[in-house]
Amino acid sequence: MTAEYNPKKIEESAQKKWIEDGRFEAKPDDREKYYCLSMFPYPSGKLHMGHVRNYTIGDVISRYKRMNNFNVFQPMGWDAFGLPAENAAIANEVSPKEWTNDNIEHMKQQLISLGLGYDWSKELRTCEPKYYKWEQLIFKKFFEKGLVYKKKSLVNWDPIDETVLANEQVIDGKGWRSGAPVEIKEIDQWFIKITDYADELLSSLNEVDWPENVKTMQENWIGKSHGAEIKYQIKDSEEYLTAFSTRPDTIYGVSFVAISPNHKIALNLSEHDKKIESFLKQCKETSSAEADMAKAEKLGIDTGMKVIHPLTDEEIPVWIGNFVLLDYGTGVVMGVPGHDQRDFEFASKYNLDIKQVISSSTNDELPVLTKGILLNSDKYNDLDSDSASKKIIEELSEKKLGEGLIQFRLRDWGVSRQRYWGCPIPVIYENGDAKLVEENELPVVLPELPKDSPPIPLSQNEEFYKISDGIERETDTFDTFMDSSWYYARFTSADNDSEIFDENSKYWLPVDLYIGGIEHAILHLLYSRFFHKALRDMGMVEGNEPFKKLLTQGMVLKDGTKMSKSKGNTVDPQSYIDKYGADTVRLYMMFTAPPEQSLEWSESSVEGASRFIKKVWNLVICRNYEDINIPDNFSKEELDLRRKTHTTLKKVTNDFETRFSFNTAIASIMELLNAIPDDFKDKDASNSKKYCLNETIIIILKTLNPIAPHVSEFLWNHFYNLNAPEEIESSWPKVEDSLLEVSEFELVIQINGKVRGKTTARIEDTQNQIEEMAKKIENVAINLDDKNIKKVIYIKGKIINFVI
RNA sequence: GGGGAUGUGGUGGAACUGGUAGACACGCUUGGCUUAGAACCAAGUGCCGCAAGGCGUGGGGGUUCGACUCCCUCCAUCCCUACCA
Repeated sequence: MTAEYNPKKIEESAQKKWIEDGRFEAKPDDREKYYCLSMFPYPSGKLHMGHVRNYTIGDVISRYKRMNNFNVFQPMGWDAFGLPAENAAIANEVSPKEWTNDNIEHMKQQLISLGLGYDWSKELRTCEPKYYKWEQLIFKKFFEKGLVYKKKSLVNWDPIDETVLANEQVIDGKGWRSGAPVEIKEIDQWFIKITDYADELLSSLNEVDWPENVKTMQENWIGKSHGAEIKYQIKDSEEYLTAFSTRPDTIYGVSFVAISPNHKIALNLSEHDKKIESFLKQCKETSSAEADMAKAEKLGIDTGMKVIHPLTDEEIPVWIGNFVLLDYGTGVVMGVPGHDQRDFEFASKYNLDIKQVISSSTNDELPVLTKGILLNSDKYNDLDSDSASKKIIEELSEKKLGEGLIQFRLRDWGVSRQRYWGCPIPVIYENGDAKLVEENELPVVLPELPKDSPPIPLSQNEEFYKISDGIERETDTFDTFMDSSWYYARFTSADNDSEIFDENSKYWLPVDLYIGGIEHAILHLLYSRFFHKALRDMGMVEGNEPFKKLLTQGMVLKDGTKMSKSKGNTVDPQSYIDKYGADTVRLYMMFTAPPEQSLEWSESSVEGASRFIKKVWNLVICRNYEDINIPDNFSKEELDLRRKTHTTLKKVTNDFETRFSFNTAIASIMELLNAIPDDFKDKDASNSKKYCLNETIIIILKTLNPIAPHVSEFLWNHFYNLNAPEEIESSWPKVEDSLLEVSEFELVIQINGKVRGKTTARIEDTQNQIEEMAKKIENVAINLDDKNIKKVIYIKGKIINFVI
């Protein structure tokens, strides 16, 4: 008589109990704390596979830590502002708020049905005034600290819809809705001086336990480079064009200077020159996204202007180049076609001089991109690049035509968005002067939309922005990266409406483990790190870094590409939860690939996960373990099972603890289950066999608990109620080291690195004994064939290799 | 264009520190159970070959007694590229 495994029933009752007991609600106590955070989702409607994977990883680790007596805090919330809500509002005629909140309610139920152990008492939603009130306060404090300023900056402008478009809304240079060619427009926007922290953002990467690739990506993004600012006097003028270069050693190779199409000189020239005017118009049609710009054909136009080379006094032509960014450096670059790929292509196209000023160690073909020895460089000839750079900077400094400079690739963070569904920027303009809204008047609440209205930007909502004559509110909203840059800290005091961070924050911060998609490796993580440092400097949080350890999980793919609606290759996790239960979906997710790697969705493997759970169910459900005594001694077969049980436990513990390698942990639990001999499962098996099986079942259920918590807890309570009072999640089992010792091993015998035989040997055998034994193996003897043995390599406990 | 990854059977993956390549699972084949099917159980399953044996971790080269692992080079795919989140 075996009861049928019914995941729906088991899971619903377990989830209900967990919530009733408040099992995952965390309070500071004297245990070691563990703040485990998974990146909160954008409430797009329903969970996708990436969420399921991310949150299962976090939950497995949280449950494992809880079993190891950590005080675990695992909260969840919603990154609730953003573009899709506005799109949905237009498409479905619901307000962004309604749409967002409906989605949250649905997705929250999905998270609960996955058995994720969140502390829902700390749930937060970024679109609620009680959250963004504090964000507005932080912005005010940033402003007071001098970290905020306004400047003109470029946006994609849709001339038909008269709106600013996000890069993803620009398709082949056209607005996605209107189809009109997008224009690049310059408007006044709010910026945050993240560059003030550039150096520290770089150096304190040493303090965190993050994957090396993420650290490298951040390093390269911040991009600290040593170089020089070099001033080129404009001919017949007192003015200069200042260019930054990391290669001042190539200064004798400069054959043109290129300025950005948005540089004020270019704009001035276009007023009197039709050709330049039409060129600038053409430039405005290229999307401002970096990837698009890089792919776009490099175009330029000669301004006819000349500048004076600071060392040779030669006249150099000034061009306008569509590849020069105004926002980066000075908006001016010096063109060295002999030693820069892009400049080389540009010069070849427009027949500009290409001079070699650095020797090449390998071949003479230009451009030579490596450093080397200078030539054609007057008195600097024969110096190496580095010392030449130094001396050239000295000369430029003396002439007051340049200076050595450290430059960052990182640019200040533009936080203004001209949209409705976002956090209002708390600024009031009095006759054009910007003033921050007083603290006691926060929050500036996002106005409700008029009934049946599409989401109109705040700039079209006079009721919102007009306070009185000459006094108006700011109508930009914040970039949603602002919302997600500090939520990790707010979780720790999410239920406190009188303080942004409180005593609990001190206890829980920093986040011990942060888990999320690799796609956030740069922007989100960099902004959050910046926020933490700025908040620290304002005395609001402690420590230098928000996230101690980082786990970046790979994408869930189908047919080799990211699941997406546009490709029509999405798989809805809900149907699998409904069909197989949450435990199976969790087990599948953890078994199919290691967390950092991308996971290829496979329908039939889900079936396999379900089968394994049923096997465990069938093993445990029909057992009756009354009256088992501790045996005095064990047979060899019994000891073998006990050894297998404890080596498995050791491996699983190691996989959880040091590698987050859940797929191999699960594989070894499966192996253990397969290793139980049939006669141990007999109803009338001996007491000692039952004892060993008992031990194995305990370890299987315990180690499975973080991954498949519902079924393991159910079976535990069923199986264990007679034997002990312990709750399954109360402790992680201990390895009995004495059971692990082995005296024999399988010796592999190689000849010239090829396997020619295997035999059983004892660990304590000497190399000589091993050699003699190996030579007697038939296939080894045939292959050795009296040949001269040049060398013998013996790796203890593993392998012996004869070199002939 | 720049930056970061990945590449192993029919499939997902394992091999953690340079030491038996393919654990575990899916699929498939055969057999058992069944009126039949599903489910379940047992055995087999990298490729070529009747076999002996040979080949084999994206391609090419190198270091080593020994390379999925280290080095060089090429190719393919994926992610990020500052207004998707």
